[in-house]
Order: sequence, then C-alpha cells, then structure tokens
Amino acid sequence: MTSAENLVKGGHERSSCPIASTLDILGDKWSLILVRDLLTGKQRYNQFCSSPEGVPTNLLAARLRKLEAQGIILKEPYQTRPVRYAYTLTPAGRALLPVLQEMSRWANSYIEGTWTPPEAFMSMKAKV
Amino acid sequence: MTSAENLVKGGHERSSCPIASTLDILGDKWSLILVRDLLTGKQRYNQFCSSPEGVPTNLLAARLRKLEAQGIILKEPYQTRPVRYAYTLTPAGRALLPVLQEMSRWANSYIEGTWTPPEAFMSMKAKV
DNA sequence: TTCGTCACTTGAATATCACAAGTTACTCTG
DNA sequence: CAGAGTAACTTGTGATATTCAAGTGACGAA
Repeated sequence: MTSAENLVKGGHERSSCPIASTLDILGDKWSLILVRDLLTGKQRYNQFCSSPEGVPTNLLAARLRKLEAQGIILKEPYQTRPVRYAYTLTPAGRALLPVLQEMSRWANSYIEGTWTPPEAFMSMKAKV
Repeated sequence: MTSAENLVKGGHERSSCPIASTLDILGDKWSLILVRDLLTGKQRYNQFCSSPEGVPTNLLAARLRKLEAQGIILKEPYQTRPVRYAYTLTPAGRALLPVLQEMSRWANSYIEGTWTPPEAFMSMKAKV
C-alpha cells in the first residue's frame, strides 16, 4: 500500500487518465533524463550537466526544482562549508525504473544505433 | 528479429542512450496520448479531438504528421467520396504498449485520483 | 589577492504552444 | 438546388517554453 507521503504532487492534470497524468508530470525532454541519471548513481548538479545530452543549466535548475516540488526527487546538503547538495530519488522517483526499462527495450528494438544499457540497469529491481 | 522496415526514423538524437532517443521521438505532452488512443481503438481525427485531454487541432495534425514520418503510425484512406482517413499503429507503435502499461502502473501507485485502466488494457500483449 | 569550482541566475533570441477562427470537400435535408 | 452539417485540416495571434551565452556569489586553495 502506498501511503500519502509517498504520493506525487500533480498540478493541474488534463484528465484522470494515468498516462496523461504521468505525462503532465514527466512529459518533457529532460525530466526522465534526470531520473535516469539519478537511477544510475549521479547525485550532483555538475554531474547532470556533464551528461552527454547537455541539458541547459537554467532548464536543469528549473527541472530539479519542479521534480523536487512534485516529490520525485529530494535535495539535501551533504556537506557544509561550502554547502553542497545531493539530489536523490524518492520512492516515487525510484518506482519509475520499469518505465525507463521499457523505454530502453523499445528503443533497442526500434531505434537504430541506440546502445544497450548495462545488464545491471535492465535487471535492476526498484526497491521502493 | 526486427527488420529494417520496422525501424523508427529518428531525427537528430541528443545521444545514443535509448532513453534519450525515445524521448527525442516521443518526449512531449501529446504523442503518447495519441498512441494510447490508437491502442484503445481510436482511428480517426475527430476521435482524437474528442479525447478528454483536448488536444489543440493544429498540434494534433502536427503530431500525426510527425509520428507518421517517424514510422510509428500509418495513415490510410478507408473510403473515397468523401475521402476519410484511418490512422493505425505500425509494429513499432504497437510495441510501445509496455511503456504505457508501466506508466499506468506508476501513476496508479503514485498519483492520487488516476483511474485504473480497464483490465483488458493492462493485460494486453503487444502482438508485433 | 587572485584563481578556480560549484551551483546556480539572468537576458535575449528563437521555437513551440494554446486558443480561436477559417477552409475545403463532400453529403444530406427539404 | 439552397442551406446546413461534418470530417479533416490550416492559419493567425499572443503566451509560454526552450536554447544559448554570459554572469553571479559563496567558498577554498595557492
């Protein structure tokens, strides 16, 4: 059972369709890229910046803010002096793993030239 | 094995990551809504228009064109006088079913108020 | 004191979006 | 045959979002 504090905060959904609602929250070019990076161990602003897709830094900041507000990621300082932040996935964020795995499977089958993710990623189980 | 004619035509991908490549093709607010409608039996322009999300007609036309160009959907006249068109999914399009199923599962667990899709949809197998 | 790094902001140009209205081709009704 | 209706779009306009480049502030190291 999913308790209330694990729920994502949607804004103004277009409909109650689960697919449409998911897209309202994650349906853009960058959000799921960030979730991918977080699932594969990246935690810091600079690490996201240096992913091969090259997210513009203002969009990165905006997306991180939005995903945090929605309860998909968590921002915490992991040191003071100077203060540095680590971003991590909430249970809701980690639960997106199967979506990304299916996307990978699809791309590997239907888009030429996509690399196959590490076996570790494809066989990973979301521990929520 | 997937033969060449079943492959999707990506434009200029940001990277060879299968997730990023998928998002380059489908990472917007409307494309997967259309795939959902097609998977659930809708075939015509007006039917897409009347989905509860209310896609603007200019975007609908643009997305249909794009998805057709990418090889995810097929546009065929199903009658002449007057000519009327039916849109259907290609094998690549049908293969997106598991992605949508996982999105539904995620939304049902983590977004409050989403309706659960018909059992028929959730247990459907993509016959590619 | 100057340099570099991290984590962002700001600004300007461009692209995309939503909303409303119009168009074309045809059929159907009276 | 005039007028209304429907399907499948297209066009125009203003708002919003995205990209690209550059700048900022806090700190730490040399």
